[in-house]
Amino acid sequence: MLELAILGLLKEQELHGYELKKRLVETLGFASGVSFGSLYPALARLEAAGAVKAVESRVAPPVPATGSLGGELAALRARKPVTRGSRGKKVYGITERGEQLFEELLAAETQSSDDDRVFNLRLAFARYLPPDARIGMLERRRAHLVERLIQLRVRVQAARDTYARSLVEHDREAAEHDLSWIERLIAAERAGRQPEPERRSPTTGATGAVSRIARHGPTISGLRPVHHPTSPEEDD
Amino acid sequence: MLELAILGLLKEQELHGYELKKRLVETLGFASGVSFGSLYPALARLEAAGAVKAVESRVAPPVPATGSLGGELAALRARKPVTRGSRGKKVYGITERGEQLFEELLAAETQSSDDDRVFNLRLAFARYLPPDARIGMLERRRAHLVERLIQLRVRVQAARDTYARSLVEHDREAAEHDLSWIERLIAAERAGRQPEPERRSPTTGATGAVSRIARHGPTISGLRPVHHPTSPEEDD
DNA sequence: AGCCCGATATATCGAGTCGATACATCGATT
DNA sequence: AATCGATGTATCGACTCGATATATCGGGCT
Repeated sequence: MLELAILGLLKEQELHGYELKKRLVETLGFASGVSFGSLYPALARLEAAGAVKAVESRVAPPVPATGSLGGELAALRARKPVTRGSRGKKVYGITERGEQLFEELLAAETQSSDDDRVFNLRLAFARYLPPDARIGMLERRRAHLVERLIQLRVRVQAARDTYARSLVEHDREAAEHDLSWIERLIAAERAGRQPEPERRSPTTGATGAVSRIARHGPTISGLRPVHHPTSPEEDD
Repeated sequence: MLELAILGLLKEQELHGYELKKRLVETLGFASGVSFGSLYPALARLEAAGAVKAVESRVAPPVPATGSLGGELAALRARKPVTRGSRGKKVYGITERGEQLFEELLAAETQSSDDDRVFNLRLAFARYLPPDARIGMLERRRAHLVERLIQLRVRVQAARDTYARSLVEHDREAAEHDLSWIERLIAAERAGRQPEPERRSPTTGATGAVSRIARHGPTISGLRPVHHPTSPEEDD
């Protein structure tokens, strides 16, 4: 899951850990943005597997200005061992093996606990999938949502407490919304192409022509952002 | 988080681990229902802390059939859907200390990663909170959602890929839905009482009179069910 | 009768994640 | 020049997950 996200981001551009973390929050929708305690070990695993490699970034060689005076001092300070502390960002790039691993992870049909997060992540990288795989993924998601909706319906009946009922009903509504969204995506995929810029359906929440199963759609999203007002800084 | 859920369930009824797990999925909305690898250690921690204690529930009392009127034949034919294998179950009950701990956990103002799940959990137990604490909780949630919506707005702008954009816009819509829901809960709480049985707003998704901030609400739910068609069995 | 199967039930293990923290450097403000 | 906050890499302890081990019960099968 984290591996897939990392590889997907590195596919587009070489990045170092800190920047990677920011992108996980900003461009993918990682809630509360993955901790360093997960990210760095994950990068280490990927590196050990040969999926990514550290591209010597040689942070701003010996000072941009005056190649002489300032540079010498800077060089002295900067030669610290790369093992601990010391600056010198480790910029990672994806390898041939990494591209391969990405394909595998993207196409896999997991059914883990955080299904929602994984689905959203895959959808974010859907452009790398062949059209039929895309539809397969969406259909599986749809089936999952239908299943979930059925369970939510049961829970709505069972809820005795006022708050619990309100909560479950809200979840059910969110689920219906999710399902109709997925069905719109599937329809768009089967038809020509482009899912259309998300227009409100003409009537209301009825999903219109999609299928009456849309009347019961469970689930929610899974990926969501958290604050983090970082400026899109250039590295170095 | 798990502790809060366990204590909340044990407050209502004594339960053993296996049953507890089922309830976490069925009555609280625990997605993919907490693994035993989390549940049993959590119970052990709570027991060590004196918050719960095992109530020895000796093996099933001898013969359920004879005790009741004309039940012998009926019991034989009826496959006994109740009274399942009563092995050496450890039935847990909440203690005085546990009630205390429950109050603390419920009232705490965390800000962890899985904010959504924790909020939903707390809301499910909102009946145990005094009215003002309830409103405080809802207001904090609202603030959180507003913040998130702002971030989602930014992300919608930044999304270049078709799929990514569709995903973010869907998240934004779900967030708006969430926010208007919370605002309805707050309004209901401030007014007399009872949040009203979740009626569709008159127009569409406009949220109506709540507040124009509702036009941007991020997030999703967090708690959701997974299948699991278990029968509501009685214990011993 | 015997025997295996699936549900019930408790428990542990390895791997992965989180939140906190340590350590270090850079760029601003003061 | 000194402090402060952002940037940056890395590790630690506590916790969770998914898989697995173990055991008992109720029934179905031949």
